[in-house]
Amino acid sequence: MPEGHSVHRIARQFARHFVGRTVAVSSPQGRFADGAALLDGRTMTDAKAVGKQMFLDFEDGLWLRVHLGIYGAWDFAGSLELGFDPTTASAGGRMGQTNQQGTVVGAHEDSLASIGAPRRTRLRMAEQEKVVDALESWPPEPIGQVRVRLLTEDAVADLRGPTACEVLDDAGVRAVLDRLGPDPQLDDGPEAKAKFVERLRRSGKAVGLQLMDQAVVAGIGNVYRAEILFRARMNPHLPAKQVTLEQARDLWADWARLLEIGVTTGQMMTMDDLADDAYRAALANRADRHWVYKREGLPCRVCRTHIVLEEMGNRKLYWCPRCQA
DNA sequence: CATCGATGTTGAG
DNA sequence: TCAACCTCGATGG
Repeated sequence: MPEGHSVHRIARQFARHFVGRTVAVSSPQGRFADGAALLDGRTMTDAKAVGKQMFLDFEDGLWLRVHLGIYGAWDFAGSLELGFDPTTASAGGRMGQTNQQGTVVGAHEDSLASIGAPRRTRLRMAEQEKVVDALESWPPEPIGQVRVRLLTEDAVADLRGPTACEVLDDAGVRAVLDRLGPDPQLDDGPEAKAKFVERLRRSGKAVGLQLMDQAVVAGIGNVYRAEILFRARMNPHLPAKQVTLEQARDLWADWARLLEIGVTTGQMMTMDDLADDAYRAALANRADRHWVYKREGLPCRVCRTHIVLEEMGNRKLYWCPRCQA
């Protein structure tokens, strides 16, 4: 499932292709029929992400709140000429290559670029983004269990499998936001940093649990947790109140950096400090993208000690018992 | 083809 | 604390 970076990228797609437009809202699956009727025919006025939550603002103070949970996803389809292209903004000049269909794909398996591609395209935005169909009728038939379809004249977004999908008023949105910690994509200034540092360190719980608590910091998930802790050479079991001020500030800065890379590239690249050729190889090969995540039993990339897998907070935790002693 | 597991949260007990 | 949610790629037979 997407961590914070994916949700920001999805919100960006809505901002680009839906905000300012009248939207036909439906629930092909039927489970969101009432909510769809409330929103149908209104203009979308804003789209924003906070951590893993997304909020789409419609006329008259109505919001659609979506959380993808563990297997939710948005499928976008529309005209490529409108710029459905999550990789054009990617950094480092890592351009795409043309595949056998003439569709342009990125330097890795799950991205899309727009050069010379067919007129219509579709892409999935969850943990992966990729071409599903090159050409099809318009609008396309919903595939599978589509909870919500948002349709404009030239773009469509289908939502399936979300944990949360509901219509809220301003107060409802505020109530959700009040439960969330800071998100460095929204504010990476001193105030947000101080809030993170204070909330992280006020608990005696393990720092590995605190980083996953969305009230401490919004947007970190299981991959980024493991990687951030390794990058800090910090033991996941360290009680959060024993994390020094400087360490806590560094954790925040590193998360802000990794999140920015994720939002820009669409990749959970957590080994950004590699040389350029090694970086390219890491991007190309999913298994080589992380320091510890999903590397249990494999030698640590730094000290060759076997990476450990254990449960923490009902999730798999990966770490190096030597580097993170 | 069947089964498993996942980048997550909620709410029952 | 743990099952439910309800999707789909990866894995195994």
